[in-house]
Amino acid sequence: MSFDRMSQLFVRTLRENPADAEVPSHTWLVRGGYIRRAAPGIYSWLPLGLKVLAKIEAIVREEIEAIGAQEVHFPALLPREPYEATGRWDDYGPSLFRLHDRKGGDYLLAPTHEEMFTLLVKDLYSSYKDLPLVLYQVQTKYRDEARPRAGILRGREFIMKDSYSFDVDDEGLARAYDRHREAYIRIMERLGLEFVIVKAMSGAMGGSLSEEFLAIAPNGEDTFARSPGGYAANVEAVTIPVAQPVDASDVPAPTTIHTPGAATIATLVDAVNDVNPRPDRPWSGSDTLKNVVFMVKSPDGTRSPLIVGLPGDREVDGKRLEAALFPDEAEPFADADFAAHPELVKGYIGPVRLDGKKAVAFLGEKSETKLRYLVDPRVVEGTSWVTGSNAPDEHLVNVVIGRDVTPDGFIDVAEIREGDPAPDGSGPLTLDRGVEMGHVFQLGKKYAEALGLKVLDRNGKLVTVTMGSYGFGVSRAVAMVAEATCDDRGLAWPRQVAPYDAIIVIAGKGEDVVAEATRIATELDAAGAAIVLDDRTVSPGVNFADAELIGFPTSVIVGRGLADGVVEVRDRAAGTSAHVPVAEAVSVILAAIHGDSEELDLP
RNA sequence: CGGGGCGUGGCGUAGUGGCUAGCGCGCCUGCUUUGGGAGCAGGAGAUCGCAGGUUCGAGUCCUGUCGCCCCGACCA
Repeated sequence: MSFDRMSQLFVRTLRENPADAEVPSHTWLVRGGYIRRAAPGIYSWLPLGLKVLAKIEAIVREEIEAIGAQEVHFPALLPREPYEATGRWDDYGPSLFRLHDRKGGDYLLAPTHEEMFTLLVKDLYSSYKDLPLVLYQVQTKYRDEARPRAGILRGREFIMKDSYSFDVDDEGLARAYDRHREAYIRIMERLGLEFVIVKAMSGAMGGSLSEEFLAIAPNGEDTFARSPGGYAANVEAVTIPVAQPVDASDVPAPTTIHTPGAATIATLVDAVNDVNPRPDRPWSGSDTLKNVVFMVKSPDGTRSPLIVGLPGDREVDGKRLEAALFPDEAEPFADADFAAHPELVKGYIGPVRLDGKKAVAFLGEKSETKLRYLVDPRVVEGTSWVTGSNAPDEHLVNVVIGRDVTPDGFIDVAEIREGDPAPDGSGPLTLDRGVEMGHVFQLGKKYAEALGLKVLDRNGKLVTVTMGSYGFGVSRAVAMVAEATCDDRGLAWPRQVAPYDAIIVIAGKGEDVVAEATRIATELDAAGAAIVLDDRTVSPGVNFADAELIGFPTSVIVGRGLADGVVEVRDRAAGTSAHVPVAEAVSVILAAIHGDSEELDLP
């Protein structure tokens, strides 16, 4: 082994920001010569990038093997059949890269490998005595994302560590799940990422308990909610408890108010304050019941309208709606849909119609329209609302849930807002953004059942194996660590993932400078450090700027200080610098590399 | 898929229908320079995304098309 020379290293740093890079990690990884774009969402790894990737992989492997997982490796190119058996050939939809071989057979580039792991274990194991078992791989995954973005943070090709646990019973699964959870905590800590573990939705994966490891980052795509009392959940997974029923015995019967042109909540509030003011306080958006119509499409293609009733000051959160309806999908109620349902008057939809003085349930159970009507958990029995009357330019006041109308049930899809109470009573929620680094699932028996993975238990009876699935985004971690540590001069890798431990800069042309720098590099290399010697004959500014851009944790500048018998040692992350006697240089640098010393002192 | 924007040497960009498409960075040659992205001189490198149209004349205007980027609905 020997140190590398900057003049020979396959790196070209860019002086300007690439035009297509938006997030800092993308900008710096491209400018620093770590990655190059090959196609949208698909990147090539250059030597520096590969080194960081390998370091992160090593950390992930260590921690996952520490909980007893054994590594295997499946093809990325797989036949259709196993995915057909579990229904995912269809469920994955357009996100799946599909291709054909020369005989016309269907293949796919695997987005994840539950099926293959399940089949492998089925192939080889058949007794409870063989379990528990945990297998994993580090593999390239393919997902034809609707919109790849942010460079390597969200690509269409990415590297994931995925592991799978196999157990005979729920206790075993819970144990495997907890151990993965602990391993992921250690991985996140070793990567130096600030993170939060949030409750998540299971989505297309199926299964029950599921948590996400989110690296906290303003550029993150996931929004999560947390409370001072320790509650944390992805916004899709926040569940608002159904409120207690309210006594409505003194609420008068519904009456019509004239509200021409008040087809929005804002105009409705103005109108009702004008026409029918409250004695105690002005009406507000939260007094109104907004009814939003969607066209719900089920997997078998049937479409039916769904009306969601929620307080007028809330919007329906698309992500939460998607999660709540899965596997059905919601589409906006188009003009053509309104035309097909003339009973729904756009802007004036409500659960009740007034027939003379008599309130008639219009939506929900025992309604006239037979349209499905689900309401927000805040819209409980006894609450009284201002809402649409199903006639143009008219609304109703004093519509009471349970008295005038009985909805078909609850649906919890209203937006979560900063300051909303946490569902578990642990305080007001705050919203932050994060990047999903890992996801742990208790899959249960979905895959084992679909693929027939059973073992004999101690009584000689066949039991279906229960599984867990645990993903960690390895290539994403490269970007996330870069994102979390970079500054306005470039990357600043933490030592445990840096491509090199140190760069030795030859800042001068004297023979003694070259000789001394080479000696230091040689000795550090001999001591096991990964070193690059910057032997390029360029202006020192270029050396320094590149060292900072590429993000070597430690730079050693050998140059004019040599006349005084010192070299300069810089710490990239801390931004500190110290002059060190030449004779002590190697030991001081080794101490810095191995973390035995605190930050280097400024001279 | 909806909305917005952009396609001009390797990268970043300028370019009022009018002469030979300009600049910075990078690259090559020579000399000088060496502690914060050097200086001088010379040089290579572009059918202006593609196709069609309008025009005496198109990088510039029109139509189509392809691609990319950004914002929203999906996910490690």
